[in-house]
Parts: sequence; structure tokens; C-alpha cells
Amino acid sequence: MKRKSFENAECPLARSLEAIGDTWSVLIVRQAFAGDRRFGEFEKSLGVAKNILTVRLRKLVALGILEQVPVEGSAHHEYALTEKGRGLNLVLMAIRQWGEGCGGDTPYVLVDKRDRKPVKPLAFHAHDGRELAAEDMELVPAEEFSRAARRK
Amino acid sequence: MKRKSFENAECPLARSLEAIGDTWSVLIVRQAFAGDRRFGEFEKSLGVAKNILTVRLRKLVALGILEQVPVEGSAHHEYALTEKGRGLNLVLMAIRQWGEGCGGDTPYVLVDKRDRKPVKPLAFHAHDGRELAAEDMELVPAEEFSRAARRK
DNA sequence: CCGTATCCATTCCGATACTG
DNA sequence: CAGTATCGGAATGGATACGG
Repeated sequence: MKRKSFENAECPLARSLEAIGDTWSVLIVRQAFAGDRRFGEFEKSLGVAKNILTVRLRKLVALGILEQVPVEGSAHHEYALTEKGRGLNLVLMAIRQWGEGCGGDTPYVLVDKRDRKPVKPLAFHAHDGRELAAEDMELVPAEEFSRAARRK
Repeated sequence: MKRKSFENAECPLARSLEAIGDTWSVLIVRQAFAGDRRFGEFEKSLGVAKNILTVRLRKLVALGILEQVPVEGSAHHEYALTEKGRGLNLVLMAIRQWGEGCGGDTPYVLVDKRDRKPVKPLAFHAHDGRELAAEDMELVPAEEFSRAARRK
């Protein structure tokens, strides 16, 4: 039977997974951040079959994560991250940070270009700047929250 | 042919995807954060087939993301997030945050339990606290970084 | 209530050959 | 170089029936 789709899920997590819940797509985005732009670059750096790459690129373009930009002097084009696509950097880094925290070695360090110092690990911060643990937070429906805020 | 495996990839991102690059696994973890603990709870809240749920739960346990805890007075057990599993909260929230930033409505708000105020959006911060954009950062091999640090 | 076992349709993945 | 077309095998997903 057909695989269940989460496109119209009310949960933003499930909806996002429709976009990036696929391994190849994530890896393609990673390579896009690494500088890959051409079809052949993705193909070589990922070792993925052409047909699969074609489908994935199309999907990412359709989702507004990549966009095709024409190349002057060539009939072909390149794939560039859109604003939306660049927003995935945070997600990718969160995943990387999690993976490194768990047993593995740490082959990469994220550094500030300006002073070459490592960037702080991602963490939650309260409105006043306090760092928050997962247990200190709660996910509430937006509607309920705005009602509570109004009452205040 | 067999699907390519990224278990031994040198990239922590690819390795992590082996663990959480699957839609059902992520959704199961989400439900675990939401409070689901029993097999039947996951089954009902996700509407997933039993056999698939069985496989996914086993995988998550094998990966050290969930653990089985015995239930007193019952022959059965519950599934609880491990420390490693709880670390995924940041990843899930990063994905949710990204999904919300892109066109969709924002059905949920993450609030501080203490003062009920919304938690700050996730962002990168330099060592001195400055907020950083993706373009201001660079991912460098750990070895290279420690060499540079030593030279300083 | 918590799984396991089996069956079938669909989808996916990789290789290869082919086109402009 | 950048795809498209096709194919076989593998894995996945869902339904259902069964067992402790």
C-alpha cells in the first residue's frame, strides 16, 4: 500500500519530515552548504545514482529549498540554496551536535570566521537569557498561549 | 540492491541520519517526549502498524535512544527516553522551528514552564555571545582546529 | 494488552544504457 | 555534462491473523 503522507499534518515536525525526512535529501543539502552546485558535483561527492539524484533535486526545488539558477555561457544551470534552504543549517548543525555528543569522535568543529573560535553549542534560552533544559520547557498550542498572554 | 548504509560514515551528520533519518523513528521520539510510554500508546497516537512499530522500537532501543523499563505488577514494560534520547529534543525543536518559519502557521509555542514566556528561537552564538549567521561560521576538521589552537 | 508472523502491494535504490 | 528510460532486487508499509 501507499506510504502514509504527512504533508497535511497539523504537526510542523511531521510536515517538515516530509521535506527532509529522507536521507539523500539531507545529504544533498549538506553538500549544498559545502559548496556543491552542479549536478555532477552532487553525484560525485555523494556517490548517488543519477536517477535518484534527479528526483531528489527536483523535490528540493519544488519545496523551495533549492533553486535552479542559469549559468551564463552554458545551456545548463546550477542548484543554489534558497533562503528557506539556508535555514536548514541550524537543523543540520543540531543533528551533527547530537551525533557528536553520543559516543562518536568529533571530527568537525564549528568556528566563528572572525576570530576562529568555536561557536557555542546550540542550547535553549529563556526570555531573560537563562539556559533551559528540555524539562524546563513545554510545547503549548499557539491558540492557548495567546489566550493566556491576553489574560495577563 | 541493498540500500547504502552510512553507519560508518566519517560525517557525524550521515551517521546520525542512520539513526533518525527515518520518519517513523522521529515521530516515535516526538511521542515519547509527549508522554507516550506504552506500545499501545504509540500505536494509537501515530496510527502505525504494529509490525512497523515493533521494528522501530527495537531499533531505537538498540541505538540507545529508548530503553525498556519493567513495569511493576505487569509482565510488560514501557519505553522511556534515555539521556541520549532526550538530547534529541534540540533536534526536534530545530526542525519544528524551521518548519514554522516557512509559510506554515505556527500551531505550537515553546514556553518556559517557570514564567510561561516563550523560549528564544534557537540560534548560533559566538564565544562572546554575538549571534551568528550561517555565513559567519565555518565547519573545520577537528584536527586542523586543534592545530590552529595550539599554534596560538 | 503486547507483540510476532505472514502476505502482498508499493516504493525505493542502484546499475546500466541511452540522448542531446 | 546533465539528465532520461528502464529494470531487477531489496526494503518498506499496511492489513490481518495469531499467540502469550
